[in-house]
Amino acid sequence: MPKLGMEPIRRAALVKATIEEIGAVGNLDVTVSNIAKRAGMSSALAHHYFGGKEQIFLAAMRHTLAVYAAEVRSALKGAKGHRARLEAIIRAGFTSSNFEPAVIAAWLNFYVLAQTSADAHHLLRIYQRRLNSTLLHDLRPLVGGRADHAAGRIAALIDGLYLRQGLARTSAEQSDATAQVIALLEMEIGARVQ
Amino acid sequence: MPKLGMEPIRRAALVKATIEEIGAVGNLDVTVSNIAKRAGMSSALAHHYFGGKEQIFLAAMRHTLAVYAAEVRSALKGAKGHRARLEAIIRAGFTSSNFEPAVIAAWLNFYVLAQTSADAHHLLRIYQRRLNSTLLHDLRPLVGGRADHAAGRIAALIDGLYLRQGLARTSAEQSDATAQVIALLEMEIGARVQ
DNA sequence: GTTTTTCTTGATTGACGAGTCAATAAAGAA
DNA sequence: TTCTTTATTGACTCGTCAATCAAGAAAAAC
Repeated sequence: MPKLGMEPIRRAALVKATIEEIGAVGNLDVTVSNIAKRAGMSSALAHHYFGGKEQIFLAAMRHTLAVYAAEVRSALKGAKGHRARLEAIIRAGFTSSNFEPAVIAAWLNFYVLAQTSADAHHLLRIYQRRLNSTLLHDLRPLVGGRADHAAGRIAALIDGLYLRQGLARTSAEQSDATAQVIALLEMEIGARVQ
Repeated sequence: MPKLGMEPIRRAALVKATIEEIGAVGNLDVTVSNIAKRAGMSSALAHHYFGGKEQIFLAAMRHTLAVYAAEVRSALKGAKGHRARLEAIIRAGFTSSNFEPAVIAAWLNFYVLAQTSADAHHLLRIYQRRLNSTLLHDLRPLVGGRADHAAGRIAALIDGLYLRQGLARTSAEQSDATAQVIALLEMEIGARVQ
C-alpha cells in the first residue's frame, strides 16, 4: 500500500531512528538494518532514500545542528542587550535536549567522523564558525579588541564543559556548566588587561 | 626461534602499533590483523597477549595517559612558585607530542568508548581527577575559595581547546591554545569577584 | 485500461573480521 | 634425554553487515 509522498516522512523517521540508535549503541557501529527496523522499514528502503550509511548519519547530524541553531535563535528572541544575548547563547548550549544521551553520543561520534569525512568536517566548521561569530557580534561592543580571543575562550569552554558533562555518569545539574561559562563571560567583560 | 621474555616487547610493540593504526584509520574500526601486521606479528599472537581488541585499545590509552602524566611531572620539576607551576601544567597539555594526529584520534575515540566501556570511563575519570587536583593544589593559595570553580573552568578550557585544535585542519600554532588558557588563568587570579 | 512512477521488501552477494585451535619450534628444567 | 613452558602462526569457524537486485503492489497519468 504505497502512499505517495512518503520520502520526507521516511527520511525524518530514519534521522530520528539514527540518533536513537547511536544513543543506544554508543558508537557508529550501528547497522543500517537496526536503524531501519527502529524506523519501521526495511534496510533496503533506507539505502534507497539515503544511498549509504554515512549519508544517513550526516543527515542525522545536520538535523541535530539545525535543532541547536533553532534553539539559539529562539533564545535570542527574548534577549535585550549584549549581555543578555550572550547569556542566552550560552544557556542554549546546555539545554536538556542537548544532554540526551543520544545527542551526546551523536556529537562524540561526529567529532570522530570529522577527522576523516570531509562532509562531517565541513559541517563541524559551520557550527564552530556560527557560534564564534554570534558570540563576536555581542562581545565586540563590550570588550572591543579583545573580542576575538574572548570568543575563542568562551566557545572552547562551552565545548569542553559539554564534553565533561556529557561524559559524567552523575547527572549533576547542567545549570552548573552554564554558570561556569557565565562566570568566564563576567571575567572577560570585567577584565582590564588587554 | 622463540626467544624468551618476548611478552613485554610484544606488548609495547602492539601498543605503539595500535596508536599508529588508529591515527591512520581515524576510528576504532581498526582490525586486530592490521595492528598486528604493523607490529610485525600475527593477529593470533596479539590475541594471545591481550585477549581481545578492547583490551589492546585500553592498553594503548593507558600508555598515552602515562606519557602525558610523565610530561606534566617533568614540566613541574623546573617550575618554582604556584603561578609558574600552573603555567607548566597548562603548557604540558599542548605539547607537540599530544598533537600528533594519532594521539588526537586516540583521544577522540577514547571519549566515544568511555560512554559504553566501564574501563575506559574509569581511565578517563582518573585523567580528569588528576588534572583537577593538580590545578587545585596551586590555585588554592592564589584564589582561595574560588579555586574549585577556577580549576573546573581551566580544565574544561584545556579539553575544549584541545578538541578544537585537534580537529582544525590548519596546524595553527599550538602556542595559541596555551596562551588562551594562560589568559584565563590570569583573569582567574586577577578577578576580584567571588 | 494500460503504462509509468513511486514505494517496498525478501533474498542474495560478497566481503571482512574477531577469536579459536591445533600444530610447530625453541629454550630451559628435570 | 624427556618434559614443560613460552613463543608463534596458518587455517578455520562463525558471525555480521553494507549494498544490490529483482520483483510485487498501489497510485497516478495517459
